[in-house]
This record gives sequence, C-alpha cells and structure tokens, in this order.
Amino acid sequence: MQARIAPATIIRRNRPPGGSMAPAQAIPSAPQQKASQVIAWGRMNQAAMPALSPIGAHSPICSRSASSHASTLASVALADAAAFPPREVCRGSKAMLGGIGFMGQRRRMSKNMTASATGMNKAVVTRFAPSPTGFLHIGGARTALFNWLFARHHGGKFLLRIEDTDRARSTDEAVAAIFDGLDWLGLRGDEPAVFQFERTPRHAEVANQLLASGHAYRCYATPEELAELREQQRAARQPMRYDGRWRDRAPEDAPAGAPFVIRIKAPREGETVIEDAVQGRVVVQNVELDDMILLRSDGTPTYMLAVVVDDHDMGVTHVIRGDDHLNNAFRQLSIIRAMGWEEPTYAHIPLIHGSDGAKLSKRHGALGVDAYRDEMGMLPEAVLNYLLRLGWGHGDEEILPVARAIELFDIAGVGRSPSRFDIKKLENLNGHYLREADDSRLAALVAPRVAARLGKTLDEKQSDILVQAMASLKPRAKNLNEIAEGAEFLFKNCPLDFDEKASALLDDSARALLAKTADVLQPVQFWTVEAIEDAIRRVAEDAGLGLGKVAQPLRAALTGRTVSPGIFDVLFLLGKEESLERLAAAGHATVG
RNA sequence: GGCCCCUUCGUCUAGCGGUUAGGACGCGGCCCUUUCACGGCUGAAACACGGGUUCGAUUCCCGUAGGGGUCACCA
Repeated sequence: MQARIAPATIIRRNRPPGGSMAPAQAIPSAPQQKASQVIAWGRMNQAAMPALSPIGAHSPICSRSASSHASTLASVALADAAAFPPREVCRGSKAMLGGIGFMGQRRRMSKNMTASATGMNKAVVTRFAPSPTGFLHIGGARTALFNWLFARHHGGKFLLRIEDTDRARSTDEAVAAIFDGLDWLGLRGDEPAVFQFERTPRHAEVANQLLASGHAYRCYATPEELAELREQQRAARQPMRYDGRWRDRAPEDAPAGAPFVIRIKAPREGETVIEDAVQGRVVVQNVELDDMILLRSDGTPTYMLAVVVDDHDMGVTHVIRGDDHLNNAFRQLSIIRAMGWEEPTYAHIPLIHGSDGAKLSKRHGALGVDAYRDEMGMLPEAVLNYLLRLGWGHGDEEILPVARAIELFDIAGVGRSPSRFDIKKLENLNGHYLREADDSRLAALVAPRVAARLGKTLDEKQSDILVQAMASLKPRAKNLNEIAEGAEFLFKNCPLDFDEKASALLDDSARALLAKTADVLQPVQFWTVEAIEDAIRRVAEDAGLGLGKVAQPLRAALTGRTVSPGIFDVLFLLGKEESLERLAAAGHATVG
C-alpha cells in the first residue's frame, strides 16, 4: 500500500471569474490570532506556540489521515495563481544568443513551460525530510519553517518524512530530538510522519521497474574497483564519476552469484534544465551526470532513489530544501523522467553559514534547536522570526510573528546568497518577544531556572511573586536565563551575599540612611508601589538628597546588587516584612 | 581539480535603469531616568573589481577576483 494521497480528499473550488484572490485571504486574520494566543505549558521550557494553523496541528506521530481535513482545504484552489511565480531569469551563455526580442520570447516560453510542468493548478504539498543522524539543527529548522510557511500561505499541506535509510547512522534519539524541536517551534506535519526505511520494498519495486524498462542496469563493480577508478581519475585530474563500465554489458557477462547494485542509466547527451524557484534557470550538461546507484547490493535504496519515490508517492509538489541539494536535483530528475512522473517545482534555498562564511557545522558550535531553548533560553517565536529573516525579507519589516509570516511568505522573496548566523540579532529579537510574552507563561519558563540557581524549588507563594515580578524583570533581559538571574534576589535568604559594588555602596552614611528609610517604611500600612514611592521620596527630600542617592544603597541592601528592577518595585515584590528584615541585616552586618 | 551557486554598511536585508542607496542588529553620542534595561532621537558604516549595453548603471550582459556548495553502495 502506498502513501499516495487520494486527490479526492481535496475539495476544490473554482476561482472566482475575472481575478485571482489574494492568497492571504485564505488564512486567518490577525485579530483571530490574538484570541488564540492561549499559552500552554507543561514541563520545563514547553513554551507552546499558539495554534494558528487553519489545518489542525497534530503531533507528527499520532495524527490521523488527511481526509478529515478535507473541508479545511477548500480554500486551496484560491491560492493557485500566485503560488509559484517562476523567476524570470535567463542566465548562462544561451541567453546571450539573441537580442532583446529573442530573450523576451524565451522568457515567455519558459514561463509557460514552468506553469505546465510544475502542476501549478494542484494544491501545494511541501515536506521536510531530515535524516535522523543528530539533533534538529538551526539550518534544518529554517528549511522546515520555509516549507511550513509556504504550505500555510498557499493553504496546502506540510508533510514530514524521516530519511532513515542509513541504518548505521540513524537513531531513535535523533528522531525524537527532531520531533521535539519541530514541536517546540510549532512546525507540525499535517499527517503522520513517513519513515523512509519502512518503504524499502516500494523503493526496490521502483528500482526493478526501472530495470525492466531498460532505464537502469545491474553493475557488478566492487567497491575496491570503484575506489581504484576514483583514484585514477583523481591522479589524471579527471572529473571523478562512475565510468559506466556495466552500462551496456550483456547480462551473460555477469559473474554468477556476485553481488550487484542497480544503477540508473542517466542521459549522456544534451542538457538538463531546472527552473528553480529560488536559483532561477540552472543548466547542467548531461555528461556531468553519472549513473548513480539506486539500489545497494544489500537491496536497500540510496537516498537518490528514496527521495524521488517518496516525494512522488506523497504527492509533494514543491521541494524546498538547502541548496547543497541543487546538484542532486539533476540526478533525481533522471529518475523522475525515467519513471514518467510529474516533476516537482524545486526551490533550493541558500545555506546558513557561520561567522566565517562556511556552511554551519559542528565546528561553529552549531547547536540543536533544543540548545536555543534549554541552554540559551530563547522563545520559539523569536527563533522563528529570526530564521525567517535569514534569507528572506519583506521591505523594512523586522518583527514578523507567525501569523504575519504566513500572510507574507513566498518563495519569490527568498534570496540567492547564503547568510551568516548572527546570535546578537537573535538575542535582540528574543528580547522583543520576551517583553511581549505573557507573564504567567514566562514565569513558568523561568521558575525551573531560578530553582536551579537557588538549589531549591519555588513554593506556590514564590511562584506567584515570580509572576508579579515578571513585568519589571522581562524588559531587562534578552533571554530566560537573564530573567532568572534578575529574579534570584527575590528568593534569597537573609543575610544576602553582597557583590563588590554593592558592598562598596554600604558605607556608614549609607547605613544611617538605611536606618532612616526603615523608620519611614515601618508605619506604611498599605504596601503598594505608590505608598512605597511616597515614603522613599520623603526620605530623599528630608535628607536633601536626590532620589538616586537613596535608591542605590537601598538597592544594594535589598538585592545585594547594584542592578535590579526599579527600587519601588523591588520593595513591593519583597513585601514589607522581608524588606525591613533585609534593611536591618544590611545595617547591622559588617560589610566590605 | 570538474561542475554548480553567490557577491549592497561588520551582520541580516530594501532596492528590481535616474534614490541624499532605506531599515534592522551591533557600535558611538544624546534624551528619558532611582541602577540596569526598555523607549525616543542621532552619528559612523556598503553597492568586490574590470569591461560592455545605455543619455544614464547598485540595478542588464560578459569577464576577473573572492567566497560557498557538490562530486560515496551518507543523506
């Protein structure tokens, strides 16, 4: 049984006559988003994203079939026209042949060809297909995001596939980490994830079909033989590729019982053209393509075969992936054509580079998204916004929450040049979303971090104080760790540990002032920020000092630091009793 | 090395033949101010180079340089 999606499950609606509707109209409007911004959290760091999807957002593992979403897909057809405008690019020497007239004609031609060849009238289906050999890294997350956004924008489907055909390197932990990361970012598949390895029989079936139709052949070359070939080619400074030594051999030549692989019979003359939605028109001479392996000698499929078969069976219309796959696309195309299948539209997005300009990798300290969540204390919406702006832009807009991103995103806006990862900008964005975030949600996220710093968990009352403190804590931080750091003073025991600058502030005159402050605070009945402010300002006035002269020693005495939220807030959050106790302690203790 | 892709402030980007080349991060200054932040204002900072095409190129074309990707019975 194949995973092919029955087209019947998609309800189509005819385009209204005389004009195409803006794709944006197919998605929920902004106000609706606000209402659905209900925050849910469970264990630490589970900052759930608001569910914005018009299609149900399911966990990748347990969602059911697509058919139940049929009615929600009704809007799909509306978005068709604008779905994937081909970039009008003419590059390469061929484009230079004629004058303007020729070029104009050529453009029109290529546009038409693209329109018919890519199935623009079909509902959009995208996919994210990571191989579970490690965590979900930031580049993968962006690829997933672009696929997800593209599908959402066009009212299509976003699918997940785990490319686990490499049994040696694939792990269950990695699968879990990838789902976990996607889940955190809110990039859930619209159908249960497909596990590629389970489809091995189907891949073999296609390989054998290709064999039967003469588009593939058995190759008995041993790995040693091939290594030697490569070595020779390298020495002779020849391009390294399989020489097709078994391509036209008669079957009788086959060594009996010897292991063999199945290779594609790739075209050898002419050229292959891809009208890439990001890269434009890319032409490769077919002599550059060698007869790559489809089925390994152990009968398992290679990546080349498996992606093509799965994308086809899953009905993928738009292949959006890193441009490290651009070269592969040409090879994959020969399989697609040999099978007579419809070609997807390709969109090869530029890779994310490290600060040195090279592909982001472990040696840049490339991290899994879980590290951004757990170690760096980032909010998913900040990561999403940052990733989106890496390689894509919409005028001067920098702050693009998910709903806005769905509204605006399209492949046409994706640039062709790689971009460098800039943690500073991510932090800035994170600070922004922190300030916007709900206090209860943040408190829940921060509590475990505070507990870790303190070495004890917060009780109910303390958790409550944390929520109240959030409003004055969050504008001062760019990540959850900094909020936790800033919150620490609230829950420390008296006597406090004073840092160097704080203890320096607490000289004799300051202590006298502290005593006076305590006296003024003592009779305050209703412990409100206003009442506290009145009292403190009175102290300053009476002493003939500026507020700063009073506030700083007070801050030092109450928090042990010279940096904290506003002093009235500090007093309020600490409560009258605790505040007075700390004042007394600071006054008596021999400090510095 | 072959093939493919890329090139606007340090970084992310806007620009799609005529702009004082715009915004954001970061950096400097000022303001706000009880500290630190936030916020506001402001400053410095870019079209890789060389040829074309054009009345006019950041923008179109070619080349050079530089960078990147890819060349497995990995994905």
